[in-house]
Amino acid sequence: MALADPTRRRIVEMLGEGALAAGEITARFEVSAPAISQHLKVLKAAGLVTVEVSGQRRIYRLDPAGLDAFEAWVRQVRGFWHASLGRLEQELANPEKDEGVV
Amino acid sequence: MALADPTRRRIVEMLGEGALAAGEITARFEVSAPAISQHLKVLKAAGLVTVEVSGQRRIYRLDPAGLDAFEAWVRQVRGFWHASLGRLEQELANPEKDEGVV
DNA sequence: TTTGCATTGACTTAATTAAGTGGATAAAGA
DNA sequence: TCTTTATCCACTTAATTAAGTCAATGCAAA
Repeated sequence: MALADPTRRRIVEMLGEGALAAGEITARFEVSAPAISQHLKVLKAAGLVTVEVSGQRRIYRLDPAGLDAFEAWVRQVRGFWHASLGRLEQELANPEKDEGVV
Repeated sequence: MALADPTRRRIVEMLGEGALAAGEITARFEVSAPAISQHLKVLKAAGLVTVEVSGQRRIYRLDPAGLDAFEAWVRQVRGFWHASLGRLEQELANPEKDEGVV
């Protein structure tokens, strides 16, 4: 699950504030550049983010469609209309049948 | 010309002592890893070195055939049997018709 | 129960590709 | 003769791919 990892959730939160280049995301963490690159790959494969190539840079943005799908999943699983990453944390700590979601 | 650059000539000299991984070559210079990678690419395209992939490493070695061709070129240009990199330096400082060689 | 083994996932290191910069050189026109 | 313009070429930064480590998890056999 793309959002099962706390680092990836933090990336999604960051992108919620606005688009960022891969290097800007890396700078906000203490792990290596390849580690972030790999997380971004997972998020992209899950349809949660998009990339725009801008010269040497790769600009990452949240993908509204992917977030919609994610929100729908949260509604289904929890019965809430407004998902918070805090509650999601609880959910993910006790995974039942989350297969194939986002 | 692959051997026109002093960095590349130093790489060839180093490999004369024995095979080295790309990273070991990089460590012996003060330029970035991509810069060395690019030099190695030129040397490989010129047939002067070979690469062996060994797990995560790329082992670079002199290619005897390429060196033979180079030696033949030096003989032709200078009329000497034993080329020295020092004399080559002189030659390359005043290039006349070195096209297509090595 | 427990032991052993295969799988998964986040991470690192090694190396490269891609894109852009800056300096030197050469050719061409005023 | 200048000057300008174009082209190389070595280099850097940005980002990635590939390969391997390590710890946690799951699970089947003893």
